[in-house]
Amino acid sequence: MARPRQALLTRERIVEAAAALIDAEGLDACSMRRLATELGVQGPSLYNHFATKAEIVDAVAEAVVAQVDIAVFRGNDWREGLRLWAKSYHAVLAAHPNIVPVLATGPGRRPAGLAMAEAVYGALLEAGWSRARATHIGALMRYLITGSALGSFALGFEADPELYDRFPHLHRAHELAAHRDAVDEGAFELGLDLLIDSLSDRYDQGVRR
Amino acid sequence: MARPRQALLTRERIVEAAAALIDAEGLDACSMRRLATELGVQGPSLYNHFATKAEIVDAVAEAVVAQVDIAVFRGNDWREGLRLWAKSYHAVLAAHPNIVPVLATGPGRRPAGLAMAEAVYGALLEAGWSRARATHIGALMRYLITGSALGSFALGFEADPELYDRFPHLHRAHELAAHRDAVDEGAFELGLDLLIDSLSDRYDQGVRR
DNA sequence: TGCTTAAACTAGCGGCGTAAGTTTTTACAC
DNA sequence: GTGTAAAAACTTACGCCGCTAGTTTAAGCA
Repeated sequence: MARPRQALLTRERIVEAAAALIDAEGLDACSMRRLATELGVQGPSLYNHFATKAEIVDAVAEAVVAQVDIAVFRGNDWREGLRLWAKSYHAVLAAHPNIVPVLATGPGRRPAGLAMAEAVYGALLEAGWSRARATHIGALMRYLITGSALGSFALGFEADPELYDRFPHLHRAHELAAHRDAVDEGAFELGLDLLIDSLSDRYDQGVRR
Repeated sequence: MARPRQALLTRERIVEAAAALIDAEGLDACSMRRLATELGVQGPSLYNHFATKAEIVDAVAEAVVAQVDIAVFRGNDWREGLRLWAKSYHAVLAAHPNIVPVLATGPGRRPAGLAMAEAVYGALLEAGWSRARATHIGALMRYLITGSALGSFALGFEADPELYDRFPHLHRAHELAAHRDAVDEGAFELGLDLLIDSLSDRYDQGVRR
């Protein structure tokens, strides 16, 4: 087959397929050859539409971030805006956990990521926070949101119950595997409450930098 | 060369070399062949000492986590223990940033990781926090520490200043690249203060679950 | 002394990202 | 209309990767 009458691939179709593959089978499963197979095409054909694999994965991350609701900053107090944004972000990541490692290592330089940073940063500046603090608060929220989405805490407590005999407090902790989602969910909720409440206190006391 | 009179490799030497290689050139540079070369040996020889590459990387992560000071929980108030532990953990990760992605996706099942979890969890339980809350607080601290260590916030703001014209608040934010370490440092410090202060408030009010 | 095991080796498999060059089709300029 | 350039698929192949299998030789022990 040479060039077909109707193009088999578009950037959109590639990103959609990559997102579906990553969601279904994880980042590792998303190789160029495998992705191409999924699209009924040979591996290198993808390079007619993207320069590198990283660009494809970036585009998937971008599409995920674009789903986060940043309109919540308009018409809401900064506290409420921050809370609603965080919950939306959290929900989006929960729906696409396999892409989280990509997001956790940087917001990327792409429109949706920048638009989100802009929205958060702008809302905090408008509320009266200093540039430095606005930056810190934004970063902090990211740590909380991506951290809990990585499912990091309980991930390790799955096997080898014997090992826990040496760690009395953790003795029952291996049960965590059963509700690790609940742990990350609880930690996220607690973190959100603690951070926003204490920021709110500082703000009300006039400490905004 | 067959079996040498004096063994060329030990698990210790391999882990040391892997840690050095990861510190110096990053995770990607640490391939089995490259690591073997670094040790003056052929690639597959490593499999006489480790079953998989993942085991080697795990061992490096383990060695890093083992450097965190968990003795701070003994003889200190839970607040102070938590703060000192977090700072120690933070400092260790800052010294070995390239291994952080491995740590961020799970504490692992290895002794140092478990010992650390045990120390944090135990200290919080002893202070009177409920099992659930102790778990949440531990997870939360991890999000903050690993998140700031991933250098995630400012990582993307490096190139293409023109792009920022569309995002007024971020217009000057591309300067962030210059002090991104300072951003992550500031966010970490702020997060630590906010979390511990607000937990302390709740604790003093008798809200411990 | 002989046997088992340990620790190096070489060779090679299948997979990876990607580069290079080929073929055919489409789209457009003259 | 026709010629040309670009686009979009293809095939082939390079140099990595993690890892397996089988070989060789030395070490350690009965």
